[in-house]
Amino acid sequence: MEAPNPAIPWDRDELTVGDLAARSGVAVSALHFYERKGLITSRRTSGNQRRYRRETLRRVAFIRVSQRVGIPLADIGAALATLPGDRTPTAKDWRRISQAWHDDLDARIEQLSRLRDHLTDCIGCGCLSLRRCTLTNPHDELAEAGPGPRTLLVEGLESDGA
Amino acid sequence: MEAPNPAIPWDRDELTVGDLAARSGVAVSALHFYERKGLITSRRTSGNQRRYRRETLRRVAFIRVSQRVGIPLADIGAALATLPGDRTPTAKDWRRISQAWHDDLDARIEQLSRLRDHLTDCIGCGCLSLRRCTLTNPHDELAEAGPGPRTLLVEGLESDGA
DNA sequence: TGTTGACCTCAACTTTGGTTCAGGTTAAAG
DNA sequence: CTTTAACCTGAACCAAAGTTGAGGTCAACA
Repeated sequence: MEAPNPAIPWDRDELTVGDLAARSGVAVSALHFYERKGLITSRRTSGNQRRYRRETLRRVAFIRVSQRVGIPLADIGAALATLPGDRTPTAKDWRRISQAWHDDLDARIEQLSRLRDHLTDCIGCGCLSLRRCTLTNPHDELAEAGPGPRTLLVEGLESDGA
Repeated sequence: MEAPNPAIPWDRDELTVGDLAARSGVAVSALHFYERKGLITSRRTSGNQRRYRRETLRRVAFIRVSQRVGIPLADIGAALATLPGDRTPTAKDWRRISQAWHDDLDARIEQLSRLRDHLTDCIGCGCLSLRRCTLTNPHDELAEAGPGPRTLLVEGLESDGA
């Protein structure tokens, strides 16, 4: 299919799992794991050894970056699954799937900032300001102030020692 | 020791595990777990049931807040261990140990922001800009460019398809 | 041709933060 | 006094993201 010419060295465009590990900085066991999870694929040699396309290096890079961003492997896998299977992904493809992470990062930075600001308030008041601040109240669950003892941490906290 | 006067209702200043669960919004099983890990403590009744001091409510609140901030339980436990054992923690005590989380949050927000900006660059260039950006290079490990094949993801990535 | 070093699979183990279950005890209300 | 809800312990289980080890094969160098 791809006219492998043994005379041309850069024709060796397949990577062993060890090559991939060395160049990606990811352990062989992790690469096996990614493959079991379907995040990367390989063909097998006659001796049942894995051979990866060079493109896989980029996939692994994407996986690593995504993990740094804090995305779980399952989500990364879902994103990778939207890449075309019939051709090598283009810059546009990578741009598209990276965009989702960017939005996600924005949201998480925003959330952490809010958390920090609340924490500042709480530190400022010196008592974690449990009745007044939403810190102890993860998703504004007090708003749904429904049945049972859903007052969470609020009651009794302002009144104890400290 | 504490002259319990059965005539005064708010003398009931101990909480059962169920009370604590209801007021903190944390499952009984999680409270048991925290106790096994040493994050909270209880005395036992003659019938071997746990009784928590009201102060424990604040500890649990602190644990929950800290977890939202993304601190692992072990670190939370270490922080709680610095609280005085001989007296009820003061506002100042809580302020001190909360401050560490604030600094941690600052650092993590900063890191995520940098990550996001790099990601923007990479999306901008359309190819994850693997040679030029530090995204794939977690802790600037290239700087320590020592032995072996520590070039991580860099080589060969710019040259493959996509 | 022989012997390393790299590769293979499968299963078990790790850590974190818990939940669920089984089997048994306590406490409080009727 | 009985019954029921809440409590107790210990063990097993869950997910995520792998690592480690055992036992066996493959390939490349001398």
